[in-house]
Amino acid sequence: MNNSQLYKGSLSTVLLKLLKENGRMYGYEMTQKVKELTANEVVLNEGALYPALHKLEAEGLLTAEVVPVGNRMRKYYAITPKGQTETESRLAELEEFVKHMQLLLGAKLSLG
Amino acid sequence: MNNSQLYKGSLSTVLLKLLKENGRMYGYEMTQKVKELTANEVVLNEGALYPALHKLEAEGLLTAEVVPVGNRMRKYYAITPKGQTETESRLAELEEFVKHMQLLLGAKLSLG
DNA sequence: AATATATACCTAAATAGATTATGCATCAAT
DNA sequence: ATTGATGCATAATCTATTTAGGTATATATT
Repeated sequence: MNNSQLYKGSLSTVLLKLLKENGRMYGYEMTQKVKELTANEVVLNEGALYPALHKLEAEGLLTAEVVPVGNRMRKYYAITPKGQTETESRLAELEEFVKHMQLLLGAKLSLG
Repeated sequence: MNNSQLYKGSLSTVLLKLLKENGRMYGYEMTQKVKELTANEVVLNEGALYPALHKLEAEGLLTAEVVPVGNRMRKYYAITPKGQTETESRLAELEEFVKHMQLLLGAKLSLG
């Protein structure tokens, strides 16, 4: 993500949520989806994206499947059962973060 | 902050906001205030706090004044005019973050 | 008297999560 | 032929934080 648009630590939660919603996606597709959803305001940085995906895979939260499309390779990611649990957990953590911010910054932010 | 309770990058915004609300505070006081506001859920880590305060001072956003209280020293911090502008800017940035999260995670989070 | 807890500041080393800058390769369009 | 989009990746650097320590005074407990 560029320019501190998203706070550090939120990337993996975003990726898990994207995969939860879309079933299976490849990296480049995620960058486009994020752009689309945020009206080009958030740009997923590849140097952050790919290491993050690899880490989630290493943690057993995602599986990867390389699929040839034409002469190109796409690496599709999908959430594992363990990943599903973790997705809920990280989303809850993010809600906690917003709750804490609300408390610290004075009711300016709230859960919807 | 311990245990990823707050996302990285939010600390300085929290400190600026605390000082904005309270006029002038010293480091230890901030740790207690954060605990108090969050019902002991967020603990300000001193190893993060003091370097963050020093950085804000170096950036010209805070001034520091050492005051003896009994035999102890307290270092009171206050926001500079430049710091006031920056506080508003960082609070706005945090709102942007929440807005982006709302877009990416699906209307679960919202501005209040 | 000794010990623990609270107050009050600090820094150094390691870790983690990003950014920046590359590299490689295919494909479509000018 | 060269640019821009697609698609993956890593290495170097940056920066904020965590972890783990250090120093010292004050108060409460054993």
